[in-house]
Order: sequence, then C-alpha cells, then structure tokens
Amino acid sequence: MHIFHISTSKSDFNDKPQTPGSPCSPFPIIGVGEGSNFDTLLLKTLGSLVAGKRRVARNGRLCREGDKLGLLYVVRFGQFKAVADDSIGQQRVAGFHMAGDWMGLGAISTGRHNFGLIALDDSEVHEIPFAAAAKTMITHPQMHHRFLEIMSEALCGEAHHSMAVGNSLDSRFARFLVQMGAKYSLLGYSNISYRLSMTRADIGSYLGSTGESMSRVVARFNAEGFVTISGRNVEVHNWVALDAVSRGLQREAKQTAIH
Amino acid sequence: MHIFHISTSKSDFNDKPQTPGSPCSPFPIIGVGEGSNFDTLLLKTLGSLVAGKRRVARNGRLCREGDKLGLLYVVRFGQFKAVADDSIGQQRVAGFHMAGDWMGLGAISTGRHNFGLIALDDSEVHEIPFAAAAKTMITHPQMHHRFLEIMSEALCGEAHHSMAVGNSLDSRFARFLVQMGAKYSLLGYSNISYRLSMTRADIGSYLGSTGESMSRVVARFNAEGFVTISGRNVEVHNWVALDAVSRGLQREAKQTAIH
DNA sequence: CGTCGTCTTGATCCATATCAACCTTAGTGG
DNA sequence: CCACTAAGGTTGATATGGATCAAGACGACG
Repeated sequence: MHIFHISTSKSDFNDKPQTPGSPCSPFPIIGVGEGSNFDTLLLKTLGSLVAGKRRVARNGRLCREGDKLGLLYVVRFGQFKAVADDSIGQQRVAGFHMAGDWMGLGAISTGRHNFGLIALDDSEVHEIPFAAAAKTMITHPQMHHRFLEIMSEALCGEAHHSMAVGNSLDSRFARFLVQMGAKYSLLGYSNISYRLSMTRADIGSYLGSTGESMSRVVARFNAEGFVTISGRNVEVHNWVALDAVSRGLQREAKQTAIH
Repeated sequence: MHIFHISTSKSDFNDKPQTPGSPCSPFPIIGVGEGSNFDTLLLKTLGSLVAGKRRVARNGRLCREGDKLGLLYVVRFGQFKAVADDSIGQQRVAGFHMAGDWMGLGAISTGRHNFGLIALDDSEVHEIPFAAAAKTMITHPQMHHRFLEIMSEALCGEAHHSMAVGNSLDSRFARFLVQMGAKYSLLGYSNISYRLSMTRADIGSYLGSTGESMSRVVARFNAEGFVTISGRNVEVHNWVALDAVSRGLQREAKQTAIH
C-alpha cells in the first residue's frame, strides 16, 4: 500500500510534495519546510499549540463529518478533500486543502466537524487542540489577530466559491485551475505547471458537476489551446485567457487565445 | 421616498420588522429588541465596542465592494443584500442578512470589504470598529470565543450555500425557504408564514439563476401544494415535503405532499 | 388613476446530466 | 518483467432543466 517512513527529519517535507511535471518554471521552487511562507509566522508563535503531527496515507480519513470538535488541523504536506454526505449516500466534495491550509474551522461554532477529511496523497497535518489554542490566543495578540485573518480568509474563499453557482462549467473549471495555480504559487511551486491530486469526479463534485462533464471541459480547453491538461498534469499556456474564461468573458477569452 | 424618524427610543425596534402576513402563528412572537436572542450576550459585553448606529433607507448602500475595512456591522433591524460586481457590470447577490447578522467579516483578511451592502428595507446597523474590537476581545475571553463562533457560523453558512452548486433549482429554492424560515424563527417570528424582502431577481441571483426561473419554481411549488407563495408572502404548509425537496429527494417529497 | 418596477407566462435553444460503452493507466501478483 | 485487473478517464447518444428573449399582467406608490 502507501507506506511511508515515519522519520521526522526535515527531508521528509522536501521530498514529499509535487515535483512539477515540466522543467524550467519561471518561479522559484523553494522548499516547503519550516522556512517557506505557509504561515511560518503563525507556526512559530503557535509552536506550543501544536499538540502533535499525524500522518494519513492516501485515501485515509483524518476525521468524519459529525466528529466532535477537539482538534483543528493544519496541512503540513499532502492534500485533502473535505466531503459532506449529501442527503442519502451521495458524497459531495466541499473543498480541497493543501499545505498551510487550516481544516476544521467550521466546527468551532457547531462543536462538530461539518465535513469529513480524506487524504488525496500521503499527507501530514499538525493537530491543534482548539480549546487550548483559543486560550493561548488571548495572551498572544498577534496570534489572535492572525487567527481572525485565517478565518476571514476561509470565509472569503467559501464566499468566492459559492459565487460560482450559475456560472458556466467552463468558467468554474477555469477558476478552479487559476486557484490551484495560485495555491501552488504561494507554496513556491510553479503555477503554470502542476499536478492535480484529485480525480475528475472529485473536481466535478466540487464544482457541482460530474466526472464526465469535467472530461469534456478538459478536452475543450485543450482544443482551445490556452492550457494543456493530460491526465492530472496541468500546464497553463495563456494565463490571461484562462482568467478571462474564469470570469465568464468567453468571447474575449477566445480572442486572446487565438491571438 | 422612504423617510423614517430618527428617534432612538426602543419602540423603534419593535415597530419596524416583519409583521407576519397571516395571523395565528404557533410560534411566540417576541419582540426583537434588547431582550431577544440576537446576540444579546455579545451585544451586552460588546456594548462599548459599538461606536454608533447607522440607518439606511431601503435601497440605500451601507458600503461598497472594495471599501477599506474600518467597521464591521451588525444588523439591528431590516435586511440587507450583499452584492458583488461580477466581471463587467453584472451584479451578483452573495447573501442576505437580517437582524443579528454580522456583515463585513470577509474584510478582516483582505482589509477591504468584498461585498457591497444594500438595504432591502429601511434598516439600522450597529457600527463596530474592527481594530478596537480586536483589542477589546483580548481582554474579554468570553467575547473572544463568541466572536470566533460567529466567524465560524458565517463560514458554515457559506460552505453550506456553496454546496448548493449543482443541485436542482427546486432544491436550492426549497433550501432558501427553509433557511429563511429558520432565521425568522430565531428572531422570534413565524417560520411558516413570513414575507420576503427581496425581489425574484435577487433570489435568482443569489441562487445562481434568474428572476424568470424563480417565478416558475414558485408556480411549481404552489401547484405541488406544500407551500403557498403569493407575491412576497410565503406560507409553508408541509415542512417535511419542503425539507425533502431541499435535500433533492424530489420523489419522496411528492409522496409526502400528496399524503 | 396612471406609471414604473416587479412578476408571470410563453417559445425557443443550449449546456450539461445521464446512461452506456470503451479506452488508458497504474498498481498487483505471477 | 510482463500480464492482469480495477479504477479512472474519455467519448458518444439522448433527454431535459433552465437561460434567454419577448410580451403581457399585476400591484404599489405617488
């Protein structure tokens, strides 16, 4: 299966994440270890809050929908999908999380996790006991403020996503690609050449569509030429066009693409 | 236009909000003044934080998208819609807010309001300077915790809404009705008989659809009989059926409705 | 009582869900 | 190392929910 060693040496964090499929990215590939910008500041101040690390193998569950809130999680490496059990049986993907992302914030109000968390890759998270964290924040104003920002960011992200309702699938998928690029970029990876960790069906579910439809969108985008998606490898050739499509300006997008 | 007097006597808050269209609700109609549960606790502790009140007449703007964050708002009475200027010109409704709801939380991370706020009724809000509030929270652990809950609630709400992508319009509208009922119920009003403050087009925009389509859904729902919607007056007859439709269990919903 | 905004209804067309078959790839065991 | 297998991905055919455009009815407010 997916066995990975348990050493806690730093090399662990450097060998794990995405190795861009194509060479020569214009972006600096900095290591995503202690030094990079996934909330280094917070993690430093928060060091004492991290009760432990936890590894989850691919397809493993970190928590279930309805679990009592005890821990918040910060992704250290790997990726997760948040899933909700829609009505009966049907499972919907609510979001994707990668290094630096906080998970479980929705549970603060309800006391229970509102989404299950499933690893898309072999992953590791920091476990942060919420109760203790809340207390500590009071004595660390900086941390307190940063945490509010984190929650606000999450809120914006969700609001942003929910604005996608009603846009065309092309638009939603383009936006998805842009966001993934942005996230990778933040982590120091290329945003024009990256590898997705989730299935077409997962993306479809996240975007309120289906795996089949995603497949077709991918084909369409490839044909348009502003992007090359082969399997899970994504290469963005025309960022402007992609962004235009994501905004629903299809007409202009094509003009830009044809150039 | 919509002129309303500026007195700050308590009676102001009791005469303003919705008077249920139909009589004899099974729910207690408690006044939505200081005594009801729109965060009385917080407002009491937060009293010092409230820098002021501000009235906004119907169709008036409280703030614009992009405005620098200075104030957070808590609705005191009336209702607002949050709007985003999608790409060029097109205006999308991101959410609706009524008494007790916090607005502007998304601005904490970006420093700028991400939505414009427009009053749907003559309304009043509490103005809360964020910087000061953040400071005060540190000295009031209870308030701090409550504020985290509020942000988490907002997060859950958005996440919930974004899960609607891909569901049928019937399902989304049913959910909308359920949520509106729940909100009114929280404020002490009937959740089975209430009046909407927004246009069909607003609802359509919020749900990723159009005014015309909303009109058709309304007609369909009325025909099914589990609800009677006439203009902006809503009456829910079969809560179970409505809930079922909101979950996408249309088949069962109809069975329940036919009884 | 007239006017404007809102709501409803009709006709048409397109995007995308759905069902179904097939292909590809990566992981497995011989 | 190669063949097997199952999960994931692609592609096709068809059906339909909603968008869109257009016209008319209603209702609230001045």
